[in-house]
Amino acid sequence: MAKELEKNYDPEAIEKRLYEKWEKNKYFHAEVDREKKPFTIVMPPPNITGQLHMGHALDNALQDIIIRTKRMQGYSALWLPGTDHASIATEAKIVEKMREEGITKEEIGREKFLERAWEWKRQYGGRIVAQLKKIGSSCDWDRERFTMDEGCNKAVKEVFVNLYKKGLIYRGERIINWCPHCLTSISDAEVNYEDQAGYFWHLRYKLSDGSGYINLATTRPETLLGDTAVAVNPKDERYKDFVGKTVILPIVHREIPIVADDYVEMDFGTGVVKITPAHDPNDFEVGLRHHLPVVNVLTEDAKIVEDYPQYAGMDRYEARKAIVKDLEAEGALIKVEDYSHNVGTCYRCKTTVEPRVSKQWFVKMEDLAKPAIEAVRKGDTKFIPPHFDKTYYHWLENIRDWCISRQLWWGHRIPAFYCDDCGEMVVTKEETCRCPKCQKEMRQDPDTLDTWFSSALWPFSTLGWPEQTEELKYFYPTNVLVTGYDIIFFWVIRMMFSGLEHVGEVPFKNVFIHGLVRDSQGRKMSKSLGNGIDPLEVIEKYGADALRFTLITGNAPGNDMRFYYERVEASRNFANKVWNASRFIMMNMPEDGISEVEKEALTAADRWILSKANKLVKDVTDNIEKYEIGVAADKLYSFIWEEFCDWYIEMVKPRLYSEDNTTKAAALYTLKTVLEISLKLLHPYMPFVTEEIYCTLNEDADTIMTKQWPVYTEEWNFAVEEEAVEIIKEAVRGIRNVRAGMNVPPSKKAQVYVVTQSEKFAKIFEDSRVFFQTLSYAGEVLIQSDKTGIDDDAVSAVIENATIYMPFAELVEIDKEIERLKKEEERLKGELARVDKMLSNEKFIAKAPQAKIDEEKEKQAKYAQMMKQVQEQLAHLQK
RNA sequence: GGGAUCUUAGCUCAGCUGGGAGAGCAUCUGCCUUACAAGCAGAGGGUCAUAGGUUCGAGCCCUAUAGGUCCCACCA
Repeated sequence: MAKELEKNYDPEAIEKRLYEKWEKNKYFHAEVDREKKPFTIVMPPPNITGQLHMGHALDNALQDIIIRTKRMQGYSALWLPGTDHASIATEAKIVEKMREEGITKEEIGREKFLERAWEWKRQYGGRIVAQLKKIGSSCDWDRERFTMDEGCNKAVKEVFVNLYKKGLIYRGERIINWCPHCLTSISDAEVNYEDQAGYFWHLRYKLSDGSGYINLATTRPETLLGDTAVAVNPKDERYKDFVGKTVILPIVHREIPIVADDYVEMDFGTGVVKITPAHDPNDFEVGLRHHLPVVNVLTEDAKIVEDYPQYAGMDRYEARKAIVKDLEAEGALIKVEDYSHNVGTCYRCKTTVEPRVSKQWFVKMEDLAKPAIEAVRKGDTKFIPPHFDKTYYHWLENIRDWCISRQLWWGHRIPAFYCDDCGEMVVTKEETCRCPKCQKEMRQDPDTLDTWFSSALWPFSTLGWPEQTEELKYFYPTNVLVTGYDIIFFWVIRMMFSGLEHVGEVPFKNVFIHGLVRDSQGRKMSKSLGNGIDPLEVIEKYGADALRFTLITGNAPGNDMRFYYERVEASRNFANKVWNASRFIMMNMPEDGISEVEKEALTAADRWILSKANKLVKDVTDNIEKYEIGVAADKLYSFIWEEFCDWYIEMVKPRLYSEDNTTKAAALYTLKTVLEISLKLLHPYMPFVTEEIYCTLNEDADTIMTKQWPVYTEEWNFAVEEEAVEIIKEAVRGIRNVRAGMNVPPSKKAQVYVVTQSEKFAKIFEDSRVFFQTLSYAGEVLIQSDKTGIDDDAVSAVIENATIYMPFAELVEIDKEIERLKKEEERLKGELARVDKMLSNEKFIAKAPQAKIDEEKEKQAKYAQMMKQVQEQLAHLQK
């Protein structure tokens, strides 16, 4: 016994130590190396405000599996990590904290606020990084970036100025989505629509000329204060004579026109719409078409402005109540209906968004979107699974201009300067600016940019752009972006058009999309539900390897998955299985280690498992290459557990336990070889346990993570032995089956007679006698060509070309045995019927590929043969 | 309103370009067999949502229907 492992795998005991070793030795670091091919992943940067959740764990486990594989395959594999400043989320948190202290950001001013924000970043930005390390992420921490670091800021300015010069960034007064809680504009993508129960208030507006009324309905009566028209459809016969007239707006008693506009649906409501250009995006458009005034009635925090003294200072909902009451008093309210409608909410704080007219910066999207669509059409970038390209196209084809300015302090400040004297505006990368006209010091735009503006540049700003660095030339475009489907439109499309526009190449060749991690009941994990499972807790209890394995198995790419502890346990058990198999091998390792053996010295069993392992190498490598991460994991799981542990290790035991067995060296060599292949293939999935085992097994090895990835070789493809061992396995299964059916305990050994007329089969059993005997709980194995010496009432198991007999004299109940054989006969009959039907179908013979026909013919012969044996035995027993 | 996706064993899900239905968990029956009871050996359990179609052959491709989930959309 050379080395020993503990009986059970204890992840907690090794994970921290191993990660520190990896980091210290810089195994994660990637350099520009022209001798090697690059492989690059940039990590979707988690928010500095965030805590690690299951989504991060999944996302990073996938990236880590890919990058570890590529590293072992000899690529210069760069996984570039970083964090996102998350302007709106972070600023909200800081403001909230200050509120608790009783201070506002206005009180302390911009500079002091930013100091606090940076302090916050220093304090919490590291937390998520530490958590990412816990799951084993092998990122190049030397290259860690932050979306607001100096390099990113440089890239942001460069992009802003370039786009401005090209006319793709403009400033304008538009109706935008405004969050009255966060007090900033937000982009279309940042608005979530949800159905809310509300009311439909039916109102009556008097015509100014006293000739009658016009009825309309609204969900937002309070905006009536800002109505500047009433609209009908030009084709609507009912209102033909009304167009051009005016109505008196209730409450404010302002005279406003009735206009005709196609926007109005005739068959919805009364076919009349009140137009409030300042507070509804559609009304704004109508207003532009009809040159209507824009009357703003709400403050930034959604309270009624001072122009309306009776409502001034009320928030929009209070005002709604008050106005409805007043409308009723005035006789302008006809009726109220329940009504459910779609309301836009802020994706950060859930507050109902208020459309608001204001001066903002926009990116003109049309010209940018086209090449991004084209790149995916051409296949320069591929989605995995492919159907996500539809989401991508749909979004880009319907995209509107992107509002990028935010009324926040934490973020990249807009590089535009204004002259208070002459109104001149300059967009520049410089820190300060003098007015080119009047030489006066100019004032920088107080606003900052949408967080996603800097995230959009992430794949190249992190590699040094706008400088043409070696890194950029070597590592860009990146190979794959791993992310959830929920941010395709936030982020993926913006990186795509940014990469194409500024670097001239797609930012990534593949976009590997995964789903959401849900709770055991399929609900989204959320703070409000309190159903979130903390990945760190799972790691503490079961280990990072078990968590990783759980997250990437049992679901297909792009699909959501449910997380429950039974699955983590299964993964943990698998890690323990690997641990114990290794422990077994090490226990049997001679003092002087295990040495190479000649190929000729290998037995059938050795060749069988080596051949299987060789095929596994090919499969796993191919699957990972195609991003079939979970499929590869399943194959590893069943190979290691079933083929290697349950079969091969059991086969080999008698050879190890006998000191003078001449094939012991071959067994040991095979055990070690197969274990090492398994460990290497498993390492990307379970980095910790594989590292610990590998380094214990090979004392002089410093790590498994930089070892050469196994390669498939035709030389280790042993078809003959594979077939032979499969036959033995079938015989063993048959025997175990019979024994289990009769409740014979393993301790009760029986003689096993293998009766076969086939010399080939006789030899197969002869060659495998050693392990066939133990696996089939045989006291003795006799291989013969007839039934000489076998009890008449021995039970039997039929396989192709052989019948196996076990005399269990006192245990056998003839009736039961006959019943069992009849069942087997039935089964074979069924199989034969199926094959016969297929082969007697002329069309099948004419059209099916020859290989398929041959395959079926072989089966036919096999079943016929087995049927014959079963029937012989039945006839014998029934005699 | 548009789009995507799902419907397979009691539960949760795999099933790659069409060629005899799989896994994990759960259930049942035996086993403490000197790596592992976080284990070993076995068993039961499925009209692959429904109806058509294409094909020699369909869980897989096409069409329709039903139900679920998600995304997008300006109907006041």
